[in-house]
Amino acid sequence: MDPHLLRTFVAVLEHRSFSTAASVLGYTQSAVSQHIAALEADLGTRLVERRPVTATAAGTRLMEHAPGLLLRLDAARADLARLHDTRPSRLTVAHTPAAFGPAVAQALERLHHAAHPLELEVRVLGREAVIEEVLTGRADLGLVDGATAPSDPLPLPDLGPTTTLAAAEQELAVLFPDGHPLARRGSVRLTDLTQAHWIDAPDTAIPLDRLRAVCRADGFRARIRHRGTDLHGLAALAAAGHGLAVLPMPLAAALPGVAAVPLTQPRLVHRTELIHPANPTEAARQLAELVADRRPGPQRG
Amino acid sequence: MDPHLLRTFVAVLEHRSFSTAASVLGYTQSAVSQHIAALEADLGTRLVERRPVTATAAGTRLMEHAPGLLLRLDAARADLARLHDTRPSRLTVAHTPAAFGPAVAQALERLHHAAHPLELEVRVLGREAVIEEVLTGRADLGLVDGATAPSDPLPLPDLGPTTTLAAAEQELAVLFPDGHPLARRGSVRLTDLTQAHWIDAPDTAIPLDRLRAVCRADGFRARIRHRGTDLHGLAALAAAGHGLAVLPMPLAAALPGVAAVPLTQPRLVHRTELIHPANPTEAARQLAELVADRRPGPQRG
DNA sequence: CAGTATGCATCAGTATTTCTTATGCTCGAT
DNA sequence: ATCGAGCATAAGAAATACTGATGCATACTG
Repeated sequence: MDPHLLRTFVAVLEHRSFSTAASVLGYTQSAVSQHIAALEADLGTRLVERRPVTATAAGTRLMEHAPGLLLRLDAARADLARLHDTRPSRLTVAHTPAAFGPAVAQALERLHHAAHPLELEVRVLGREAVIEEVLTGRADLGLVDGATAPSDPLPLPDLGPTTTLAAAEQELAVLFPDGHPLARRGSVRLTDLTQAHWIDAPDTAIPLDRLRAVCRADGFRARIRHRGTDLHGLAALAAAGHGLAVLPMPLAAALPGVAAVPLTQPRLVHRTELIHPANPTEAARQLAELVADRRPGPQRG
Repeated sequence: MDPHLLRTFVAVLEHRSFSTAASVLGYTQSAVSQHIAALEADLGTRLVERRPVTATAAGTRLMEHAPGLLLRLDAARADLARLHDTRPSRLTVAHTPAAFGPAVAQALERLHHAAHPLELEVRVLGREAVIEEVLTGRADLGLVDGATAPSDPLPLPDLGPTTTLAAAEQELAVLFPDGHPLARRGSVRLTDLTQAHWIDAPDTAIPLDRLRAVCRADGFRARIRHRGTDLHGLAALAAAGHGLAVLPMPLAAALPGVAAVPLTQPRLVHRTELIHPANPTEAARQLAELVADRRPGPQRG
C-alpha cells in the first residue's frame, strides 16, 4: 500500500476516470492502470469497477481510509518542514465563519503591536478544511467553532499531534425570520424546536447532527442545504423562512432580517477553539499565548 | 515517505540500533542504513543521531506521526481483508479489565444460544491495545471502559471508520484500604480526594489524567504506577494503602481487602463502550446488536 | 445495426529503485 | 593507542515502475 498507489486510487475514483486521473497526477494512463492493478493485487480484491469507473464494495471501504491516511502523511511532512522555515513575521489563520469573535480579534490586534511587521493572512473555510489547512501547514493556526456544554471541549475529529485551547465561549442563539411567532421571545428551548424546519449549513451554523447529539433527540429535519462560508447568505435564507439555524449570539444579533433568540435548555455555549500544530510557528505560538492569557482554558494534546 | 521507510525508522528508534532493527525486520543492516538515509534525504533533515542512536528534534516529531500512520495503514488493510474472510462461528473480543460487566456477559450468553457453534476468544488488554486489536482485525470487537458524565460518550482517541455504542453504565466507586477513615462512608466526593495518594493504573482503573479532566482540577498525584491488566494486583496495592483507585461499583465491591465507596459529585458514571469496525464480522455484528437491544444507546460513526 | 470513438488493459523496453554482499570508516571503550 | 562494535558506502544484481505502442471492450452515433 504505497502512498503513491493510494493517491492515484483516490484520484481515479474522484475523477471517475483513469486517464484524467493520470493527467492530473502527471502520469501516463498506462501507469495509472498499473497502479490500480498493483493495489488490487496487493489487497487481493478488485477495488474499482471499470466502465463506468466506480468503487467496488472493497473500494468503498478503502476510500474511507485513504484520504485520511494521505492527509496524515502530508501533516507529518508539514510538521517536519515547519522545523526549518521560521518566518516570524508571517501568520496565516484559517477559521470557520462564526469562529472569529471579539476575543480573537483583540488578541490579533495585540499581536500586531507586539510583533511589529506582521504579514497576516486570513482564510475562511469549512470545519474540515480549516483542520486540513492547519495539519498540512498551509495555515499556521486554525479557529473552529461549535456548540458544547459550558467549558467542555468541542468534539473535533482526529487531529494528530496538535494543541487545542479554548478561545472564547459565547451565548448561542436561534435565527428566526423577523415575523416568526417565536421571534420576540426572550429565550427558546432547543428541545422545543426539533420538529421545526432547519437549514443544514454545516460550514456556517452549528451542524444539525450536532444539534441532534447535544439534544439526544432526532428531528432537526432540513429542507435546504447551504454549503460554503457565507453568513449573510445563511441569514437571507433564514430571513426568507426557509428554516432555522443556530449561531453565536452577538454575531446572530447583527445579521439583517432575522431575530436572534437566546438558547436555553440544554445548557449550551458557542465555543471557539484555537488549534495549532504541536510544533507551532513563532507567530502562531504568540497568538495562542495571547488568547490563552485573555481567557485561560483547558488544553488538550 | 514510503511506509517501509517509516516502519524501519520506528524500529530503529525503538531498538536504538540499526543492526538489530535490521534483523527484526528481516533486512540487512545496509538496507536499514539506506532506508534512514532515504528518509532523511526525502525530508531534508537528519532524523536520527548515531552513536548513540537517538531521535533528533525532527525525528522526535516524526515519531509522533509514524506509529499512528502505520497503525491506520494496517487498519485499512484489515478492513479490506475482513470483506473476504467470513467465519461466522468465530468471535475474538478484546477488552479492558473493568469493561466486562453483567451487560456484556449476558449478551455473550445469548449469542452462545443464538449462533450455536461459537468459538469465542477473549483477550484482556490496556485501552490503546484494545483499540489497536480492533483496528488491525486481530479482534472482531472491543470493549473499553472509562468515566464520563451520564450518557456522554467516552473520549476515545482516533478510531478511523468504526462504530461505537454504549454497552453499560454503572456506578463508580473509590477503592479504600479496609481500615481507612473514609472506608465506611456511604459516599465520597472525588473533588475531596485530589490531595490523596493515588495509584496510577491506566490499564485497569480510571487513568489519573482522566480524573483531573473530569474534575477540572490538578492533584491526583501518584506514588506508584501499576501497568498491566491485573485487577487483583491493583486491589492488593490499594488494600496495602499504596493509594486510591477508581473502579466500577459491583466489581470494586467484590475485590478483597478493600472497601468500595460510591462516588458522587461530579456526577460521573463508569461507562463501557463497544467498538467494532464499520464493517464488522458477522458474530461481532450480532453481539453488538444484542448489546444494543439490551440497552439502547447513542451511536457514533 | 454497423461503425466509430473513447478509454482501460497489456506488452515490451528502458530507467530507476532497492536490495545484497563486501568493505570502509568512526566513535567509544579499555 | 588499539580494538571492536556498529554505521556508512560501493558495486552489482534483482526487482520495480515508468513510457510508448498497441490491443480490446464498451458505449455512443447515424
